[in-house]
Formats: sequence, structure tokens, C-alpha cells
Amino acid sequence: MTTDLPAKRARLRDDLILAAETAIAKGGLSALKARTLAETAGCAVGAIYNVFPDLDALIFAVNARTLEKLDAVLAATVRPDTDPETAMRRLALAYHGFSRAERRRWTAVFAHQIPDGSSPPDWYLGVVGKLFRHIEGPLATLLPDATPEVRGGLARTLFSATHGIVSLGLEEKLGPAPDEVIAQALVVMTRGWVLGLPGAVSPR
Amino acid sequence: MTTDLPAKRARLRDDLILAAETAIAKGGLSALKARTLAETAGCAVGAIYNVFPDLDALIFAVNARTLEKLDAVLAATVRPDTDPETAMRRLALAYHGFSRAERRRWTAVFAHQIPDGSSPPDWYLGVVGKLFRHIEGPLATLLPDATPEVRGGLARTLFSATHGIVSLGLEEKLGPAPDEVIAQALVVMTRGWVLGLPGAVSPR
DNA sequence: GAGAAAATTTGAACGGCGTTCAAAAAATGG
DNA sequence: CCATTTTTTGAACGCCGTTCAAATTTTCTC
Repeated sequence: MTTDLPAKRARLRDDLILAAETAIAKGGLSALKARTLAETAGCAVGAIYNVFPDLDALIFAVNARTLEKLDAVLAATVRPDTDPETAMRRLALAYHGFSRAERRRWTAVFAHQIPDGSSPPDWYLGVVGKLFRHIEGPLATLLPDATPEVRGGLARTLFSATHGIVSLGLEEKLGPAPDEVIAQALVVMTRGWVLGLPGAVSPR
Repeated sequence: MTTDLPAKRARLRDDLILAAETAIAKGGLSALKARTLAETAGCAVGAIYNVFPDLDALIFAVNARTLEKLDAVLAATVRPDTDPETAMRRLALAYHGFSRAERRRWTAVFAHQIPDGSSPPDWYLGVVGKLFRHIEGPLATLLPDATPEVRGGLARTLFSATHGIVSLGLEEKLGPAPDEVIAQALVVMTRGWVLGLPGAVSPR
């Protein structure tokens, strides 16, 4: 029996990602163990290192899938002609909703710490970068005179701010934070942006 | 030779916190090792567990000190009668500056993950809570009609948003993010708040 | 102050982790 | 079909936080 070798590797790769995803979804990043992974994927512990250089690389693969899923959710959230305030509010609330629905998977994306010198692989940053795109539409309507560079930078800023509210709320790092409180904060915040940003980016 | 026992414990406690703080400042949370700690503080590994239930508790002690330091920096940043926009901009930039100056210590505060069920001790949340107080001053000037509850919630929201921008920038989770870009984002963001928040919290 | 009892400190040992690598197994090719 | 190369395997390595029986120190009693 001759088995196609690159196909087998690819299958193991997928199995490992799936096993890792399940483990993370069930118990967070700290539930990811090489030995459990190998057993679930039906291979030897050493085999993991034939496919991924280390567990960090495997985590990036899982996190990329999570971000792709988030990307799809955000894409389905707003139609192109929605007014900016509604669009931004919906995007922020969709982000919040996703973080709650996919709590552990989503937490893993930002909790994942890589060794000091290194930085995420380029292909991964590409996946991350796609997320800002969703905010750029409403921003273009809101700030028709802004250059693409300004809009791009601002999209990143708004994403980061939204992320801060959602993540500190979810992890309850600042104390208890019920869903409804966070959602309300996002509504006020986005409304504030729509009212304030036009004046803020092109000051008198 | 009779040695005062609670004083000795207290001294060891301080030595351990100092050793932990130094280790974190030098190599981040992952550089905190029980054996190194014991050697630096001049005690046996087991002695750590006579003073702290586990390393997590020690990390909380270190993080509380970091937050106290940040609190002091923020307190020294604005005089009471500063106009809201200037005050908020200075606070945001001071937060950013602190995160850069105390990079590892500050990262440890938010990177610290506690086991799934548990939550931070109350005394620690108290230290965290003090931070929002600094934003409430400018907010009161900006929104004289808002209730203390609304102001308190909003202070938390603005803190979280600022934190999002600073932290995603610092950890470069979204790609390269030079200091100057982050600072500019904070300036635009705070300007947007001052222009937009009054209308956003009491909508027409 | 001596000796017994209680409290504290000690560090070797434990279980678990990511990762490695010599040896075994499988695939290739002549 | 065997020799050679490639891939897979899992016991072993080094390091981790934490524990706990034994050693030490402190306290108490006479």
C-alpha cells in the first residue's frame, strides 16, 4: 500500500489544528498539552514537531482560524450603505458578541504571548489586518475628506479602543462587568465617535 | 538571640516582592522562577509558600505596586483646573509614556492570567479602581449634568479604550506601531471624546 | 538555664510540562 | 528483493511550581 506522503502530512496538520482548537475551546490556552494533542490527533508526541516548529506555531494556526471566523461575522454585520453610526455600533456590538460566544477561542488570540524578541509571522499579521477593513467603510462616509492613510490609522485606533473595552470587560480585570454594561459603553463610545471624530481629525 | 517573628516574615515578604519585581522588570512574567526568587531573597524555595499561597499571589503584590506607581504618575499629570481636553490628552499620553517606560512591569499587570474560576482579590481590584478616578475630574467638567454613576461608568470605558490603544500598540499584536503613531492616535481619540461625548451621553 | 513541646524553615522529591533525538519503521529506487 | 533514504516514534532530558517529612529554631514550663 503506497500512501501519498505530502497528503498525509497535510492531514496530520489539519488534525492537529482541530485537536488544538477543541482543547482551547474547552479549557483555554493552558489546556493545550503536547501529549493530549498527540493522543487526540492519533500520532506520537514527536510528530507534532515534524509539522510545526513548536506549539506557538500551532497556536498561531488556531488563532488565525478564530480571526477568520470573526472576519466573517463582521462582514455579515453591515451592508455597504448603512449610515456610519449604525454601522459602527453594529460592528462594535458584533465584536463584543463574538468575544462572548467564542470566549476561550477569542481570549487565546490575545493571551498568546510569544518569546521576547520574536514577532508574529507575516501571514498571521495579514489575517489580523483584514479586520480593520470593516471599519474603513463607515469611516469613509463619516470623513469623506480624510486620506486613505489617515482612515487606515484611525480604523486601527477605533479597533484598538473597542478591543480595550471588550477585553477588559470580558476578563473582568477591572472588576465585574456585565454584558449589558459593556454593550452600553460601546453604544455611547461609537455615538461619541460619530459626533466627535469629524472635528477631531480636521481641527479648526 | 531572639528575633521578632512577625517582623522576620514581613521582611521576607518584602524581599520576595522586591526580588519578583526585579525579575519581572528584567525578563517579564516568564522570568519569574521560584528557585531564582528564593536564591535572590535568600531563603529556601519552600519558604515562599510560607508567605504566599502560590506565585500568583506574589504576582498580584508586584502588580499592585506597579499600579500604585502608575496612579502616582497620573496624579502628578493634571492640575484640578485644567480644561477637559488638555487633561484627557495629558492623562492618555501619560498612560502611554508609563507603559513605555515600565514596559515589562506594565505588561505583567495585564498578561497575568489567573486560573479559570478564580478572580483577582478584592484589595487588588481596589487598587485598580483608583485609576479611573483621574479621568472623572475632567469628565465632570465636560459633562456637568451627568450623574456620578454615568461618569463612573464612562471613566471606566475611556480608560479601557485608552488601554486598548496603548496595549495593542505596545505588544504590536496588530503589526508595527511606533510610539509617535500611538501618541497621535491618542491625541485624536481624546479630542474626539471632548467633541462627541456631551452629545453622546445625553442624546437629543 | 535546661529540657520538652510547638512552630517554623528547609530542600530533596514529585508530578507534569515542552522539546529532543537515537532507534525503529516505512518509503523509495536500483 | 535488498540497500538506502526518509519519516515516525516515544523514552529521556531539563526545567517548572509545589509539597511535605525531616531538621531547625522558637517558645513554654519548671
